[in-house]
Amino acid sequence: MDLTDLEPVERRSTAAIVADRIRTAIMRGTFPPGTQLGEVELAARLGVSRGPLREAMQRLVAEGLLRSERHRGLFVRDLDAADVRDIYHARASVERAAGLLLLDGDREAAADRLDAALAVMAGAAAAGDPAAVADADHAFHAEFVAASGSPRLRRMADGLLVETRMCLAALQQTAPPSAGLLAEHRELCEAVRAGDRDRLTAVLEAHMADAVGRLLAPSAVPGASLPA
Amino acid sequence: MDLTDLEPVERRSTAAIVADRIRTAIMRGTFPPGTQLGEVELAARLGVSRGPLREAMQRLVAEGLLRSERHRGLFVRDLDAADVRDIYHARASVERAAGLLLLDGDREAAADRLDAALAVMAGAAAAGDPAAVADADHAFHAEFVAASGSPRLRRMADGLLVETRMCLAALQQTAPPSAGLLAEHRELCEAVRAGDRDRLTAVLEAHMADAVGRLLAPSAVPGASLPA
DNA sequence: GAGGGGTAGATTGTTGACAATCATACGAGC
DNA sequence: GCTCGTATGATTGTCAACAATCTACCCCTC
Repeated sequence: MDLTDLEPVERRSTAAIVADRIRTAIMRGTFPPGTQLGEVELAARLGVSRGPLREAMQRLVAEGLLRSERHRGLFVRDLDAADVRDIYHARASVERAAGLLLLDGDREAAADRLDAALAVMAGAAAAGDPAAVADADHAFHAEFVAASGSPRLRRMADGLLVETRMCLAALQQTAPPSAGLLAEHRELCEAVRAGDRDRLTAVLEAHMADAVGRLLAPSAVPGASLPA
Repeated sequence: MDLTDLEPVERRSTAAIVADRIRTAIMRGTFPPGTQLGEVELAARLGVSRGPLREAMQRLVAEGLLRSERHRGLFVRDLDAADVRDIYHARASVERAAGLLLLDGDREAAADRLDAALAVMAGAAAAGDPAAVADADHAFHAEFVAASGSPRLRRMADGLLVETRMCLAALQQTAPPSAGLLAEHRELCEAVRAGDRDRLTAVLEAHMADAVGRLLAPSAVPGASLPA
């Protein structure tokens, strides 16, 4: 009997579960930026009392997803153009660090993991499912940083990826054109496998800059805009 | 009348205030890693009910300072040698990104702000106050990242700095030898003023590597050690 | 008609009590 | 003597009620 497979039973707190639900909803654009989250209604909808719900909210406040105004309520943090730039810049820094760590570790294993994520993305793109492509994009970058083995880089990246999804949702751009996107990710993967440091950082930087450009360019989607 | 000086009144939530208090206590080593934080006692000591206290705890859990075990309690997260390396590596990445941003901005203004922090550190070193030196060190790096103008880098750096203090407290090394420390910070400041990119990143990297080496070297302080 | 003051409704903040779960100590059985 | 089962005390998880505050509306005054 292999004891290494025996993971401790998952006993997460109710607050953690509730936080996950709300985080996902914010990410998917169910609660657009600026929305006030009423406690009683949310608690009723989630089937919990206001106590655990408030605990979950505090978690999301700490993550920077919610903004708390005393005696007034909790609001989904609104993002402007400067935030979009800041998010992608921070992501570039974190993923660069993770990428360099990747090069020092087991490159082949990491590249294989990334290939798997890439396959999912390719499948979603082929199926023409924009939401699935966005999910795969998210998963790829999460995997990229996770493979570095740094818990803190992972934590920071996860937070930034959630904010990224918020931006996409706010702009109704669930997925950028998947043709170039797929190629950029594939290149990232190849750079890891090849152990090419300069290429990796360059591609990463370009990937982020491209994304910012796409998001901040005057969108053709009506009603999809960011303040200032 | 200058309206720019009129900041909105500070009306932070009770949970935020409580979280600050506990965070500081953890940082200072009042609650060593592994300590269980009983809710009733803490609430009584802080003069609040268990509700707001639990909200504050969730915040600290989200920040990664506390570890929550369902129906068992909240514990101060314990750090091992791998964590120390991870913390400083993540700090190096974040501060590098902030530093590069600094070079593109108003270098002179940033250098002036850093000089002020440096002066405080020099004063503390001259007074032979190890705790004050540690505070000044913390403040310098916080200022360094804050001056970059990136809210997300700032948030991440603040979290990492708190963890840094946890390490120092756990090792009873409130302050490393202040002679070399002061010089390293001064060099960082000068690199910013000069706009020397390569020097800045090199010094930063060395500064972090030095710190890890100091912390993980077999300490002469009895009873001050980290697991595995 | 514009501005100030007051009131009513709704929402958040806080509290104390109750239920569920866990850790420890004790005793029975093998 | 060791192990298993049980009871007890303490701690956490959850809830519903109360208090404080804010927003919006109406009315009065100038």
